[in-house]
Amino acid sequence: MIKEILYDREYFSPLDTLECGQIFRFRKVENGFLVMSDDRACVIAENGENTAILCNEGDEEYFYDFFDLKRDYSKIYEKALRSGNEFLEEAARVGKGVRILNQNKREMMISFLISQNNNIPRIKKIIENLCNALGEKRNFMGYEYYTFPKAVSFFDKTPDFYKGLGLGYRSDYIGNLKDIASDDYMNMLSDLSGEKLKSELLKIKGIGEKVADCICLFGFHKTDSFPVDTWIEKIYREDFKGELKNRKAITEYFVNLFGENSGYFQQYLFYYKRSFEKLAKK
DNA sequence: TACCAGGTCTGAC
DNA sequence: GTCAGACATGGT
Repeated sequence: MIKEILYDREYFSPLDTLECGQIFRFRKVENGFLVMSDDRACVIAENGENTAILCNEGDEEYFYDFFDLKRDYSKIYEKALRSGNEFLEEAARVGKGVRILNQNKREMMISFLISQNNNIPRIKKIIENLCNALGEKRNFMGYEYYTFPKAVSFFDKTPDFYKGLGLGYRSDYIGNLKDIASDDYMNMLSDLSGEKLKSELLKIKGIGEKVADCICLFGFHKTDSFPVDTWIEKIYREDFKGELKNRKAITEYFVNLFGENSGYFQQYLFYYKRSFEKLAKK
């Protein structure tokens, strides 16, 4: 039985929410997008004044939470518009339909470990390879997909296995992660405050400042996180006329500026800059 | 062809 | 503590 959730589209655009760089498992289908999370899938599409979520009966609550539908984004948007920074204001207008998803924690940890020094199309492909190899084959509304692998699926794999999937030098990091991405470990992380969570993540080989910020923001919804990658560094330099070189210092600069809204604003900025550059190349 | 991508680790200073 | 160089691989 397929269920439908309707939600006002003003602050929930399928395209903005999926293309802003926070999620790697989705694909265009007829009339909308197939979105995968952990072992589930749904289809989201624009439907008049609403965005419609189609999911299996029993998954309604999961996806209601996944798309962060309990939160009032008008307040976040209004704050961005009143920030006094023209670039952010324009970015917010363009990305008005962005929401920060509540994604599976293990999936985020592994996905962003793969993301380092890599581009989004290839990150998507590697994660798809990983799911095809270790996940379970499923079907939703006639669309075939693979679930994100369970922790136990990683336990007996060697770095060579991951190299075969295209992970390159990151294979050693995933190999190192196999014991600690267990359910117990992830539950332990869930109980930590933002600061302690980040310092715990930084103990893991392959996770540095930026990836830790991404996991905090996209896996644990710590919205006082502000990941700084090559794009954000470029925005900082070109659009905020900043002079700091050190990425950690740039993160601190933005968190001081935006506080609890750092993560939301970061997504507006990232999405806007990348869309702009894509258009410029065409 | 070279440079770049949602960076991090290592060893030298 | 800071910094250059290495690191796999495919997109553009």
